[in-house]
Amino acid sequence: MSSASRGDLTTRARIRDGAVECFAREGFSVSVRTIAEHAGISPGLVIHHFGSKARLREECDTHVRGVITEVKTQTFEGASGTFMLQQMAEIEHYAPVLGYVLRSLQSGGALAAEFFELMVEDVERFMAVGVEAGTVAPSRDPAARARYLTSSSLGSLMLHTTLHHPGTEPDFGRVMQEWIEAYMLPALESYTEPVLIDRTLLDTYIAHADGGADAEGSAGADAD
Amino acid sequence: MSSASRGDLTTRARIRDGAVECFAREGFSVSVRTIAEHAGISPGLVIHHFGSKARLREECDTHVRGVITEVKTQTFEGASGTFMLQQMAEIEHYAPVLGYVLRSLQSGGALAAEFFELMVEDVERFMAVGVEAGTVAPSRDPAARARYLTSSSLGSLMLHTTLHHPGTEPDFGRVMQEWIEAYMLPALESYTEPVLIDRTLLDTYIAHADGGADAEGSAGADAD
DNA sequence: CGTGATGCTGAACTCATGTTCAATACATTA
DNA sequence: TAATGTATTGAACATGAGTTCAGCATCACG
Repeated sequence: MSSASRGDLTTRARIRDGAVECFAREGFSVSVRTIAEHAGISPGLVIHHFGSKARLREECDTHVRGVITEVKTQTFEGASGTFMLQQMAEIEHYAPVLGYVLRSLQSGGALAAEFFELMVEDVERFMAVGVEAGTVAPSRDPAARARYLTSSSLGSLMLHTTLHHPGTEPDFGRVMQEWIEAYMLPALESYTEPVLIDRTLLDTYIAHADGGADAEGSAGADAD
Repeated sequence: MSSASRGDLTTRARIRDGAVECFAREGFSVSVRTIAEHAGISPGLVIHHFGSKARLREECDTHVRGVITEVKTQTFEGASGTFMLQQMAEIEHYAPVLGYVLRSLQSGGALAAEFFELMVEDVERFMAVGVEAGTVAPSRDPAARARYLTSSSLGSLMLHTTLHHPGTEPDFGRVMQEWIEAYMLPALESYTEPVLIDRTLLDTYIAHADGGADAEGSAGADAD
């Protein structure tokens, strides 16, 4: 917050911040009038400053993008993505940004894809550290595993949000809390003690994939 | 016309089926005019038959609900939910229904919650069979594990859909194919060979949960 | 044949939305 | 002080949405 100078806290920025909040709370179909009312101004002024609702949306995207990278650099570099999410949810100030990202993830779009890739990178790095330390098992395809883990947890969080808090603004801190409470134990259990005792499925798939699939897998990491 | 000329294949049903298709392809914000055009009729007739767009939507929900239960009873009872999804995606005829369910899952609502619960039940039963057969490890909380597995895979599928096929109609067969190709290996690997070698996380969480699970969950906000 | 009921249309109505625009208030400066 | 440019408003416009309605067509039934 302190990094953004007071020169940025102009009306434009106030509208932008309010818009991020509205988008997070009511989704991207929120009306310009609602955004204007939330900022205590007239609808016309929103257009006067941003040209159109679409451009306002773009500006919100870039602003959220900036906040994310800022938080990422502030946070200890080795922290996992989910930890980052948790931390952000706990700090009330970041709730609109987190909500905005969640909405983006639901709607698709450039920001969503970027955010996903960012998290994948984080997870992959985090897992690599774990492998190095001996606490995490190496994978046949670390990149694919990172994507899988990211997609699973993020998708599960999204699903939990839409199913249990439809429509209006969800308290994302509470959503995260509920989500953790519901899934932390089975997740840890599944990741610690193998769910599948029988190796047949895995071996069969590997054999099948070796036969007629791409040989793109970077098997260079840890051939154990 | 084919079989049910007087039975179900009336104009009402034709509109309903077309609406399911439109909802699946363009989302629930698709216009009544589009639905009417898709059925080759006038917009007014849609309202004449269903009263309002909301009631048409409800009727689509119940119809999809019916198709799902029908497929579920037809399919071998022990089949897993994901297998059911795969099977449905492969049969072109069910593509609109699957798309409709996906859209519901993205938007939230009653049908989405019901469908999720249905899949959870299936997964739990399927896992129980596996445990009985000795191919699946037992869980401390089978119900929670079933919810977790369902939420992860379904959420991941949703996320993959929104990220890689935004907006217009995705070919759900292809989406499933891509999704399987991207995540099957790491998923099987993670479920067969434990990701976490170190048991500390699991044991710590269990101890922590046993101690103060009922008291507001994690107290991480204050003590860090 | 006539009568009514139902299926169906096309235009019009209502409403919310994004956007435009002329007019006004304000602030800065010559 | 006068001027000029920016911030801001309130009303109006255009559009697309869901819905209504009066009327035409079609068909069963007496």
